[in-house]
Amino acid sequence: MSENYNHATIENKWQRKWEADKLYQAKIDPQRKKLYFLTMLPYTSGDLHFGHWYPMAPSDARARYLRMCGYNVMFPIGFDAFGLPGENAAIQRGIHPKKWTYANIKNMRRQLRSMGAMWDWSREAISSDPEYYRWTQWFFEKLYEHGLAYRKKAPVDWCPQCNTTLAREQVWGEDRHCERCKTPVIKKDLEQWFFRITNYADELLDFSTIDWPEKVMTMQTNWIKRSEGASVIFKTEQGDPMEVFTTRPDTLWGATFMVLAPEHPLVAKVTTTDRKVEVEAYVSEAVRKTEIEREAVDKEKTGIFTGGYAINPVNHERIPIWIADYVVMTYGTGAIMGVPAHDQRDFEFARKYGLEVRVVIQPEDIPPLDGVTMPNAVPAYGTMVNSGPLTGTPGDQAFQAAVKFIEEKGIGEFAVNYRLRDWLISRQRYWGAPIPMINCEVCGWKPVPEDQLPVELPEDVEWKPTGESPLKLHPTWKYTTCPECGGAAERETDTMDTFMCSSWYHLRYLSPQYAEGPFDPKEYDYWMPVDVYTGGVEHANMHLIYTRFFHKACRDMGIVKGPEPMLQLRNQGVILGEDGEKMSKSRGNVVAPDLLVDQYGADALRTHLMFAFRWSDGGPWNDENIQGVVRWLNRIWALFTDSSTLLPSAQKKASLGVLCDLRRKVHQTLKQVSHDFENFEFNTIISGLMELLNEMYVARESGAVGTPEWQEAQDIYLRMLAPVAPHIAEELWTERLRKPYSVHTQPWPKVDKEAVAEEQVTLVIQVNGKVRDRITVSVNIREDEAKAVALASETVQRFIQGKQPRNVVYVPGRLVNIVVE
RNA sequence: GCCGAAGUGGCGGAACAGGCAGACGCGCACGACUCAAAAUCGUGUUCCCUUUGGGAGUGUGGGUUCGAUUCCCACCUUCGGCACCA
Repeated sequence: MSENYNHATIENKWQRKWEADKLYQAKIDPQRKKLYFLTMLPYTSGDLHFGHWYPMAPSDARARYLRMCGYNVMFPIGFDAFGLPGENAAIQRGIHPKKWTYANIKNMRRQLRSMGAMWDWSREAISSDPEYYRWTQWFFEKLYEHGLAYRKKAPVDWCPQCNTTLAREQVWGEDRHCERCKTPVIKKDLEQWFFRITNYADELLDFSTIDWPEKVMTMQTNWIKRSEGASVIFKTEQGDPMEVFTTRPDTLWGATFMVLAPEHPLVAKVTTTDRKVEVEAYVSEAVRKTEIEREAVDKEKTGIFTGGYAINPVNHERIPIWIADYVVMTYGTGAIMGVPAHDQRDFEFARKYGLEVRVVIQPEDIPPLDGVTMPNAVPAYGTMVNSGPLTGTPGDQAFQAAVKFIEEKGIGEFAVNYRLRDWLISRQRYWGAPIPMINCEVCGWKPVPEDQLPVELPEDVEWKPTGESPLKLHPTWKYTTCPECGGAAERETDTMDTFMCSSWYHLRYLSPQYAEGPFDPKEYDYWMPVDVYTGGVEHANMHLIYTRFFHKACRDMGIVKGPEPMLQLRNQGVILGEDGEKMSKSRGNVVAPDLLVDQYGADALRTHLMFAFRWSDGGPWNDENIQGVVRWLNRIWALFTDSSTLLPSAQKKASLGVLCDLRRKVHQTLKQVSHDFENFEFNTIISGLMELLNEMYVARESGAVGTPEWQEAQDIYLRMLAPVAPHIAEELWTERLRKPYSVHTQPWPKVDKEAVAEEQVTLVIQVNGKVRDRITVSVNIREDEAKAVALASETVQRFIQGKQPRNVVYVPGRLVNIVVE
């Protein structure tokens, strides 16, 4: 008789033993091939739910699989602990952010450990520890020394709810809301610290050395958005240069007006006295609009004439300068040339305000264009017309010819423009790594000397958000002396964007206790780069772009090596609440991990997460479906612990055929499971193991127990089970089958190709493509034999009705298709 | 508007590379065990036609092919990203 499977006892027991035996500690071993398997580190919000297991449990299974395949696998874990969400949660509860964060870490550690993953906890790193952010600050200073960090006054995005500036990447959606709190952002003119990520725009577009999902590469490419064109200098009538960027230099002769963004510095200067009042009214209205009525998506173009004129440098024509809010200051130069005949936005604007529409491009395949009557702009390339010396240039040469022309005349040049902006990292909040800079009235901004790092975050601070940096309000903290002249000076009171901390955490995992640098070079040389990286796709344009930039910048500074930090990336989907919505406390659809672990056990939850969804898709949580894997694990337990399965069956002797079928199924499953692990197809790993178990039950009934084939089946089954359900596999392996501890250090079994091969196959017999019969034949059947067998089938004869087959298609091992009529 | 991904039973999802659609599981129905229930085990479960046996069927409409969930074209829907980007 079999006893019951008690997940609580077993899981607890093995987790302790593995921990005590340091089974998962990763050590440098030059003899073995290393594999750095990284999962995006969890954020220490208090909002823990079961969705957090979803990226991790299948990743752990795959890391375990690779370890059994012979790799020396490092699978580290840590916590992203600084930042707005933690601070906001702390404020809500009236608890100090530090206290709140570290209490969360303690709880999360316990919860994560209950998963039974092979994390090497000795490598744990926490980004809010002074020993960690000491190096975050050190990296900032390196970037500063190399001119990659700079301070600039600029209009920046400000979240009025979070009371801080945000990076462009953290502003989402049509209404431009804060990525965290969803509040629409406003613009503020502030002096802030930036990283020169735009220096790396071109290199960030190169994905040739990494295996990343198409989706992420597309998102990053679109985010960076490189466009080729020309920079052309127009001049105002007063002689001020007015640079524009255009992707269509071939349409320069069609420019009939200029448009400046309302915030453009030349607006005041070009505006004539009689237009001043109206223009100022328009500008302040535009500013008001961008700040308050963000959601009013009024695509109707508005604008106003400044009274000023510019000179088109290609034909010296005098054209009016307008301002309009469809031109934005944050892209290009904030000024454009209006070519209404060939740009739809300019067209709409020109028609609305009665500006000339002049055709300068005539595509070959359409009737001659007429600026007065055309209903829309025609943006296609075509022969240049009305374009002075370039008239007649064919469409495929127009771009180059126009660039050559402006370069020769010295009025412009070929130019590349990017949508990517420099990374704004200043945050006017408390819970972050202080920016290690000192401002001296005499010497200017100076980095804190390296031996004084870290610049520690004081704990006695009024950390409630006021819009001012909390560190500024501290009575003494900011006062210091200048590292250069020794005179009185003040510290930077802003803290760093937490994405700075997470840009290099994979390096701290290498040697979290190392004090001579951010990481131990010995560890770096062995483990880096990260071989496999798993996590959510929502970071495509934030963390994943920052960390690539960070790596490339550090490479240029001689700190790290190689072109990329993470070679292979795979994204999981999202686990939703039972209502199909994103899990959140406010919706009340959060599934708590602790309760589930108590009820079902870690093995059941791990396997359920692998089985119930396509990993890359995710989906809504469902309390009922989990019964499937619970029953499966119970059936495994029953089969492996039932004493009658341990002894050769007295009554029945299995036939050779049964044993051969069993071996075949075992090795076919092994082949499939290995393939699926390689490809992150976790759901079919579980279904394959379920099928094999069903097959083993059948074999047991047929008397297979006790045979070498049965023992092999049991052995391979537990090895395959080990990565997905590590506890039950260990218990059955070590305690029941009495095999050498631990199943997790066993090698992955080898597929016996001969055992996999079928001797007989079922040929599908089709008539005109429809299945009419199935016939079991030997694998080695010849084509003419197979066709003869098919034609001999009674069912087939009935459908053919005596007609001569026009064609007989034979696909070896699969089917015969008889085509009649 | 632009770019990308995806549409398969009541549900989650299988189908390697154009060859048996619906593996595996949930749910449901019936049966066994039980005084009974739960658990467990067994059988069935795409839809339609009264059945033996047929017919239809992978978002919709076309196409290529002996054969299409799979390839091509057009369209619809859903989701994600970007968006007055010059």
